[in-house]
Amino acid sequence: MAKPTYCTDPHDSARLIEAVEDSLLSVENATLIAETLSAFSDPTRIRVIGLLAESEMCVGDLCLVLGMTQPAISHHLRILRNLKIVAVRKAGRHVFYTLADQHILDIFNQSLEHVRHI
Amino acid sequence: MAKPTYCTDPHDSARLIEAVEDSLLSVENATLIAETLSAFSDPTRIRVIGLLAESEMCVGDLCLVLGMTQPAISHHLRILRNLKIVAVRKAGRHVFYTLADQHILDIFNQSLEHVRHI
DNA sequence: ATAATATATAAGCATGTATTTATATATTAG
DNA sequence: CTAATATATAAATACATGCTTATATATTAT
Repeated sequence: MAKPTYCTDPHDSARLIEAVEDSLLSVENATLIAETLSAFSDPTRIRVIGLLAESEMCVGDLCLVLGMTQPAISHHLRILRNLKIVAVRKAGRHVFYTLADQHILDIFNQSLEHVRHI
Repeated sequence: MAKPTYCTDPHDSARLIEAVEDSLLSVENATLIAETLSAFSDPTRIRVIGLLAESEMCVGDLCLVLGMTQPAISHHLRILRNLKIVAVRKAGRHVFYTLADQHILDIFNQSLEHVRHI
């Protein structure tokens, strides 16, 4: 196949690579970040996060408020748990969820701000 | 189908709905936020955003630095364009991309901070 | 005008994801 | 212990997404 020629002079590609060295994330780190942020890429999870931003809630109440089936909500809660987006507290047969930390709340709030200014 | 019974006493469901009223995002708004944040849910786009966080870059250089085909990069750039995550500047036959605004940079940086503390 | 370069778009395929239906586990009530 | 409740998991399906190959558009050079 023919070698494509891009913007940068081929002879300077080494210089380009060096120039962006510091800002180029590894595939591994980029994947970690992308996976974490994928928590925010679904409307249902955004609504769950929005609710948990205000108060702790149990699974059943989330189902009730969001008008969705229990397995659907549990599915999303598992994703959020695995990504350390939410924290869990068991109380009897109820399981209560909250946001895991301040960073999550910050990302969520900044997203709200962003879409408000689109 | 049998009506499921959840955490909240069924007679209090109205009260629950009222209590979360302010923190419950509409499906429309949640979808808008989720779509915007989906920009950050792919490793390649995270790497592109990371690069653009430091400096403006043209398509060809992004391909070169990321070691990916031009259509693959253009595909992601279109997604980022549609979501107003990046801004475009044409110069001759080159097209240069930058981050659209400060919110994007903030969300990106906070994500970096978050994964650093996982 | 013609050729070459830079980027964008389209179609196709392969993989990932959200939801449903069904079932399992765990906890409390009687 | 048995039944009911609350949540979790599994399998299946429908839909979305990323990348490739092929092609189109736009800009510059000759």
